[in-house]
Amino acid sequence: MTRESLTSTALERAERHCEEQGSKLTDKRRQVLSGLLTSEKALSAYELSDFCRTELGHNILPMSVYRILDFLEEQNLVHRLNLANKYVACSHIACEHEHRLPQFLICTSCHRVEEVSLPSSVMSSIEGGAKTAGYHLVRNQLELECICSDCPA
Amino acid sequence: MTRESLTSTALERAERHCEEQGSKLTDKRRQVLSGLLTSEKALSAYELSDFCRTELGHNILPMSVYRILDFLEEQNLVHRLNLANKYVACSHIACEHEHRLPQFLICTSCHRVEEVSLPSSVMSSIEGGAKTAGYHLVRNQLELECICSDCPA
DNA sequence: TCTTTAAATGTTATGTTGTAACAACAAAGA
DNA sequence: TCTTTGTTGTTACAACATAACATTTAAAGA
Repeated sequence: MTRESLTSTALERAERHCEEQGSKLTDKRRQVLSGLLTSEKALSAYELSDFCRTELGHNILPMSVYRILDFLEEQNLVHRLNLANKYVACSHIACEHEHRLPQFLICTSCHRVEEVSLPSSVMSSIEGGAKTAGYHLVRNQLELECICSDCPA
Repeated sequence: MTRESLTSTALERAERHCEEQGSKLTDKRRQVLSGLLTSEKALSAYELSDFCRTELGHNILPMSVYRILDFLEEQNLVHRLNLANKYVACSHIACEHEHRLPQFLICTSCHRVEEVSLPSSVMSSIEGGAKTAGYHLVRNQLELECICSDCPA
């Protein structure tokens, strides 16, 4: 399956998903999501604005990109990586996979991102540690600084 | 033990630590570290610059604060929290505790931070997951968005 | 002690990330 | 058609961070 067809499958899926939620995947939103799907790595809002313009010919100013990313994040179509201040398309848009505690492996060199799922035992252990210290987790997302196999150590 | 004496103990400890490393805890560096120890919560470089000036009477411009924080981080005397873009004093400066995989519980409301240690089994499990995906962890630090017991949910 | 060198800090400018506030436009329903 | 609501455009600015170079201080060697 080519990357292009994966992307268009994901876009169709995203469109249906939005409709089910009673919201719309407008042209601009589709363009932003498509940019993130095409880029194959995490991008900042500004980088994504550039990418859409130079690679896809869509002119979307950063302010709009932010708003659209907020929307897409609410729809669980993209994830914001706080560690890197960048965004990635959810790797499960195009599959039936249930949404669970995502663990993001972020290559600090090339910004490639892998989204994997944690064993629930790990997360409950982390959650337990927090509870003991009097804290309550508000976001079950783990972000880890890594080097990927393509990048030199 | 009062907060003041804890802070001064930590500063003495930090000074000795730096000497052992062949570097020096200069006046400015001591002032920045002291600010972070006194503040009791995570501060950005700019906030710390303000805090040092208004609370401690030390005028240290943000640019210098950044450089000094870099130094203090190298010495493991402070930690940078990427999730919040803020810095905290290491909670183990003044004790004999060994440095292990720290897990930072960050209250997104009041920025209080608790530094706890993960069971090594949890970390090795996370590390294993990364390895399977072809990634290598470069920073064994977990940062978690929380609400602390003092803040309303 | 004097000189040289390296380290630390000061200073100015600028880059990057993110938000606030309001205007313009478009789609949907009464 | 008119109104309402949601989306996008536009401008301005706030917060976080670094680059580049000047100045000062400390240390080390002659």
